[in-house]
Amino acid sequence: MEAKVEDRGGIFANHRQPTRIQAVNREIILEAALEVFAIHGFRGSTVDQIAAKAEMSKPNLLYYFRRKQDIYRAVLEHTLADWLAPLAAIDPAGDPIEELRRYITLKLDMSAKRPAASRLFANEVLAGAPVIGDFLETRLRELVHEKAGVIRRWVSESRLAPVDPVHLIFMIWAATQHYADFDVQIRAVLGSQVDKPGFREQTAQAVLSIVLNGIRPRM
Amino acid sequence: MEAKVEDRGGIFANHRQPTRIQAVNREIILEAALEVFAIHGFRGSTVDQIAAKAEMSKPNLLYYFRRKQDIYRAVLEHTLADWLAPLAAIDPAGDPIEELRRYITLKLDMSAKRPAASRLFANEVLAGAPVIGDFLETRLRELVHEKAGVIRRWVSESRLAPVDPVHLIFMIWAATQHYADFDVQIRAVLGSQVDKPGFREQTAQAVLSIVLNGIRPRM
DNA sequence: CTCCGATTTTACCAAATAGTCAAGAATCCG
DNA sequence: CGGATTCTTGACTATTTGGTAAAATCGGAG
Repeated sequence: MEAKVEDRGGIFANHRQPTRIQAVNREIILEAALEVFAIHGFRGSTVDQIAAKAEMSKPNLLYYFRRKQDIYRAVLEHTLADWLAPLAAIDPAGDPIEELRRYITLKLDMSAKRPAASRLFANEVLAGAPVIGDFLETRLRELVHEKAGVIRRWVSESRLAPVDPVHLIFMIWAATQHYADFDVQIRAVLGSQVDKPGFREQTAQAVLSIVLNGIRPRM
Repeated sequence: MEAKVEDRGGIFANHRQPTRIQAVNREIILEAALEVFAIHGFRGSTVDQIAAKAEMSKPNLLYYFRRKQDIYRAVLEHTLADWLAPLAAIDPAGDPIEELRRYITLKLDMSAKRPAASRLFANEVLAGAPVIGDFLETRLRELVHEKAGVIRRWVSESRLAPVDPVHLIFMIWAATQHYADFDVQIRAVLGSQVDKPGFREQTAQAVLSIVLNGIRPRM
């Protein structure tokens, strides 16, 4: 049979090669949507806002993504892999301190370079993770347990101080994403200092120093 | 003259003693609103949702708070002081490690007992802190700088390892509030374990161990 | 150039939502 | 009790919002 499934459904969710215009406009929409959803979450954002930010009429935007939910899902998928990559990159064969130093640095870099991505996830999780809930319970869970196993081995080999690996991962997420998610608060406290050139290095240095050495004085 | 300013404006924003019914219903509304705003933020929440959760008709709810914004502001004010109290309680005359241990423990307790308050602030800050922006730039900023001064002194007295005090405060906020704000994610990773009796102690132990001692192995 | 599908726009609609109003019900106080 | 006040509700309005329909325009292959 092998029906030639020239399946209807417009340009959406089909297998046709996207035109150049489609590729460009979808990208524009996803960027605009990321900014909007990152600030107000799914329910608090409007299609009009996204259309305005994309400099596109609302019906035109809905030509590329039929429904608000479709945009939201696309933005999340578009960002999820990148966001998780640094954790996946922890090398079981590497030096524990160096691997964690690199992980923390990478996460801080991402918070600085793509804060909207972090805020998007924060909003999604705050709302109860209605869309990425499954992902969290499967792939994220597996990845965390895998890397926790690596850290646990490092501890058992006395290459790290005794520490609960999962809580360590949580703390690294918290500390690094905080700089993206609570940027407004950090700016309120630190002012323009945040935009000075050395700030990111200073932040990385502080976070690394605490996580690696703690704050208890060493004699 | 001394006009008897029996100022109009119903029961709102006036100086009259609230009736018992008013006190009770306002409290019910604030609790319901906290739950709702904590999940979806200001824009993503609806008055109907709040009314439903408060088991009250919408017009009745709006009899107590004329506008959605008024409820939101009231909830924020109602929660702000409590949320900041632990930081204010850090005692410059106390033992540094003990003071910070107590601070972290208190913040973790609040995250566990009043997660909605944490999520409410997270949503507000993610949205750009449109309501509490002023507060952040004044009272919070002052408080942080004051306590940062205390920590800085502790460091200079070698009672703490060298650490940037403001980043230390940020990290403590991040690590503790993470357990409230990202509860769904933590449950996805850890499952029912989160509800077991010892979990809070285990969390506190892990966070304290990392912040106080770091993860670098000590010989 | 010309045609045809791809893209964009104009004009809509229905549902959701914030907020109003006036009348009815409950409560308080003398 | 009885009247004044407080509280509650049903019915309503104006606006916002997600989404649709169809006509107009564009752009690229032949």
